[in-house]
Amino acid sequence: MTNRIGTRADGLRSELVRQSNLSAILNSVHLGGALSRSDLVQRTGLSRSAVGALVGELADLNLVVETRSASDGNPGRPSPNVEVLANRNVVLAMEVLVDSVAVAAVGLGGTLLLSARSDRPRAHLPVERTVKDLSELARQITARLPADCGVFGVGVAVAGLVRRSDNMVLVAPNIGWHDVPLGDLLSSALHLDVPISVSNDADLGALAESRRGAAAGLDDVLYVSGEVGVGGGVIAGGQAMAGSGGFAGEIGHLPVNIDGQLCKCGAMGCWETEIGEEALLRRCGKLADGGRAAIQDVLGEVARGESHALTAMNEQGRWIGIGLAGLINVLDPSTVVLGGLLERFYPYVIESVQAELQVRVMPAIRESVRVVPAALGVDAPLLGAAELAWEPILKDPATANRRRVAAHGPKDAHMSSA
Amino acid sequence: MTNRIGTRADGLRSELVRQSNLSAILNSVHLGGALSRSDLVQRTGLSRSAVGALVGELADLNLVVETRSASDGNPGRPSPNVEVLANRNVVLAMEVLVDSVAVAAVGLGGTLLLSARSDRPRAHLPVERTVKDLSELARQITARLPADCGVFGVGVAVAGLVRRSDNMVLVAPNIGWHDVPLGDLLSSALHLDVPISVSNDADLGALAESRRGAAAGLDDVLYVSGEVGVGGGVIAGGQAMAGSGGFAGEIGHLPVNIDGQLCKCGAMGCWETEIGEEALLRRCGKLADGGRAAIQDVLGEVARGESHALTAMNEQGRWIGIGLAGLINVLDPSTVVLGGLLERFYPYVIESVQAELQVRVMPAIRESVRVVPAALGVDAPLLGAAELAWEPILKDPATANRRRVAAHGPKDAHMSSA
DNA sequence: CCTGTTTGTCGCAGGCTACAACAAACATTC
DNA sequence: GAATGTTTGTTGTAGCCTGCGACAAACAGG
Repeated sequence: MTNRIGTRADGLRSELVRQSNLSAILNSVHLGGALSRSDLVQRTGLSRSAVGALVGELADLNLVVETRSASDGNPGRPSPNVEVLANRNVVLAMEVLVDSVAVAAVGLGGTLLLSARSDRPRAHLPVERTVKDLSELARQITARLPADCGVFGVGVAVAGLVRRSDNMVLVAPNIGWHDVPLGDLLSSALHLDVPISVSNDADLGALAESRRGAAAGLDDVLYVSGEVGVGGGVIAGGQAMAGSGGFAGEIGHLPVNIDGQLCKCGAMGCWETEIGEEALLRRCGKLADGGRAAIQDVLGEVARGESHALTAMNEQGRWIGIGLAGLINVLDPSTVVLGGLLERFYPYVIESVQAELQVRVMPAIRESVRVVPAALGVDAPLLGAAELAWEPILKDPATANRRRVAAHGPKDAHMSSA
Repeated sequence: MTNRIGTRADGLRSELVRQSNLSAILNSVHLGGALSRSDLVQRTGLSRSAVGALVGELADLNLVVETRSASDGNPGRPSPNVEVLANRNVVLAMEVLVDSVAVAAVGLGGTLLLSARSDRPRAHLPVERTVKDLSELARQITARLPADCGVFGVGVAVAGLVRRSDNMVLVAPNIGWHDVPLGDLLSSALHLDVPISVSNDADLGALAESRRGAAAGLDDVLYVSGEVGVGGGVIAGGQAMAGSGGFAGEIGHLPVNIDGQLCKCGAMGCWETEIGEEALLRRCGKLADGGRAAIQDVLGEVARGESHALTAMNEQGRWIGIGLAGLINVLDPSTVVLGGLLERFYPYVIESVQAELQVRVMPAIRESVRVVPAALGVDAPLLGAAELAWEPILKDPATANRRRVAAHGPKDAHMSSA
């Protein structure tokens, strides 16, 4: 995967230089929006001639266009803007949550073009049902895409433990899945000849927030997603931390209170049992399985400043802080992004969270870490799934034409190529 | 640093291809020992002609030699072995522990050529004293190096929080340091015109164990060093995890028992207060500040199977397991390496550690993780410090001649070059 | 309309590796 | 012990990629 030292130190060829430079430029416009060619020269350190040739190749691949920039008042020949062709290049992003599924078409550049969500009961439904729902939503979405639009891949965010190598959902306790080959099932159902990548929703939320959200451009980020369960994603040194099996980031099962509640995982006092949805509702005197309606109630009570709710928030914040302190000491992130429920309750808990961090985080680390609410809201996992699906193209843009398939499926005629 | 996406996507030039390939080959022989040229062709995927030219350049730089291999019984023209010139290329590795300091000369390839250790009281001594001790040991070591031996750098392992950017030891509680510019002080004292890199001892132990020790060649490793304090190092995806400030891996301050003992860091119930040296001694009925002698006593009691000691070991193991479970859930390492005291007591605690992991680690992760004792013993931080010092050469071998200085200091004549 | 500035384009040169052909050094076999 | 087959180092050529310099194009300002 990475350029491992020792075991298999892959040699570089000069073709790889071009691939890498194409990738650098496409990445820049994918993440940084419209940039002028001279901006690209500065960013990459490449020569004007090289950038010109590379941008030309990306334009030939129909990935970007060059547009005349409005004269900005500076002297000199104006440099054309290089923009991604978001409307002609999309990936499908999917999300499987406990109580809803969603599908979106995300354009190159990260713009969410179309999306559809479908609520469903919290009962443990069979996978086949989920796959059917996702396929139906995907059909609706692709039908509305323009005819000259190409699809490059599918990314799926699931609230569960996913083995990336074969897109297996090993366990998704809150959905009720166990060893589900979600990737293969979707592949059969979708009739789209593009790669499918399945990953953990918190990992993808972390990816999205670190690229386009509250931690945009930062290299060391911890994303904590508090939903029914508590998940997390780690960006370390600019790279998503995967772990040996792709399971890294299961921060919900950090032991923080060994005399505490029994967790669904079988252990006692996992962080999730103290800061998850059920714990929150219990602290506020609600039924633990009250679901979204109960959460709305609590939000109202807190907003009205009802004292029992505020007390519960302090206790909630304290436990958030305890777990967070440990994670910060271990990971030393520059930014911690709180997503999901934790984002919605952020204003009411942040004070007690910070108080706990003040005591428990090592001084040197404490000074440099920020704790912020998520910026992308419910879209974070979808946008992260899209980033995942874009990865092969961003890494090797020259293969774009081989990887592109028509949005309306193979039954239509072949794409009208450039 | 890394090839960051977006903000500054550095362009590659073709010279970088050669640098990278030189690096790949030098890394291979540095980590893999003597390899034949045809082995290198296979490993790197480069052509025979390219490997020949690259090895030739490394030989011209006096970094490696080609030796005739003993005929191995295979038909065909024999391929010469490529070996590092360990005796002519060294770095100095230094270690500052609570009760001793050490200096070693480590050859390219990781062979510990010479070393010297000097015990010292556990009292909080001033930095100047430590720097003086290290310089004296370094003088002794370099004096014994061969005349044609070049020194490339100095790596220092310190049991404390280190800011890598300026080699400042921000805090080393067990040594009694606070904001100490150790790198600069050593630089002045050593009279060696080579770069000095200071880092955390546990991080360096992790580096060493993941390259040459119990986790050799593995990409996702957690190293736990239990000494007076408890430190840790994380290798994620083959890269040492640094964190935003270089402080990642402070696993000793994971909150595991919020009703527990007060920690030196000011918080309550840090992991260190449950599994550190003091906790171990306390559990065994010894004085918490008994030091190494008391530890020896305990080891004896445990080896003789005294029941109170075995009970203490079970409790110790339980707490080790609790903290480890959380870290494994977060990091998903393929291997956990227990070093320092944890290695010495490994046989007596591993059973209760495993029992705790069985309950607290998520099933999918549990199946793939191994917990093993360290293989490099007390040398791990020194070898890691050497790896750190080698990094610039390994990354860009062509600069070797510029970076090499004579071992006997600038007062001697210039090195007799090749 | 002219000048200064910034930027795209084109041709040439420099670096690097792959490929093919040849030579060298081994084991095997008769 | 000579011939054969196999593996590997070496050499020269070709292809790919980027940097550099010169020139042209497109802007603002006076």
